[in-house]
Amino acid sequence: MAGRKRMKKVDHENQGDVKVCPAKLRSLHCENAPGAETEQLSPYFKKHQQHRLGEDFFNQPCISLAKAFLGKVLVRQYVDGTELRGRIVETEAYLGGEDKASHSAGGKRTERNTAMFMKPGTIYVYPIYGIYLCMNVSSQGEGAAVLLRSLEPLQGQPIMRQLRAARRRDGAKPLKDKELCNGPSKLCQALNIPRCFDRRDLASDPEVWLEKDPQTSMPETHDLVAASRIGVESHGEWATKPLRFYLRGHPCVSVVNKEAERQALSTSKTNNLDFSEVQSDTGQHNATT
DNA sequence: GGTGCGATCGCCT
DNA sequence: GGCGATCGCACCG
Repeated sequence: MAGRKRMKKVDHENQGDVKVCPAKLRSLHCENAPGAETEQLSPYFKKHQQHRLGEDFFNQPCISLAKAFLGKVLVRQYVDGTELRGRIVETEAYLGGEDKASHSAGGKRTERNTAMFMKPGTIYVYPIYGIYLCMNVSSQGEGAAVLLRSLEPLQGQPIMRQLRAARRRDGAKPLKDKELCNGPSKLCQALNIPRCFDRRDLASDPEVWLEKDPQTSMPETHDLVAASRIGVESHGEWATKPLRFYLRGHPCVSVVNKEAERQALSTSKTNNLDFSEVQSDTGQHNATT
């Protein structure tokens, strides 16, 4: 498009309008070997072990796990006990093997995608486009993994907003809550998931884990939308397979597929979800039905 | 609101 | 050397 102005250089000094203690932000970065801080986390760590999902949860087929993630809460905890929390509302299944859109297509195993072949629950973090990260979790199946695409922020939004502001233009509009984690790389930025989390175990890591939200029942089948995956258009028939799953009507979903939603509606007429409250900056929406 | 485009660099061939 | 499981921004309607 000739004549349009292009994106300005990002001012990485700008941290937005929410001020967070620099020492706290530093503590978010990857400075510890896996498991190194377990003993120091006791009050918070122990408190949440009762809700934490263990290796049994991750040990299921890829598509099944991708659906099971929806409604669960991803928790990122710092050494000082500060927690960032978000409810998973969108995932994608990458099946490995025959799935040509998967990094592990054809059983191809490289240094980068090794985590996809490790035990179910292993975190696979990889860089994309040179500047972003994406987070996956391995499942049952050789080379299979689930991409976490979007979260609904539940706790720590000011810190998330500051982490996300690092890449944004000076003076840009403050992000709404629903914009903090509505994409795979945004999610990694907002929860400060660094590259060195690659190959860690989501079932046992002291800094990041998954919880069953006691407030939220499992989404009913009619609450799920199965749609084609994002950004895999060049992979032929695998580009159109319905391997992306999200909660219908949730404002934190990154890309809405209206056609897939029409099909989902045609198989189930009931739709009582109301996620409108999360659209405010401070609102906490209630996903119970 | 939707659309188009460039940034930027690790990974793979 | 080419591409990519993305993002933020300007512009348009």
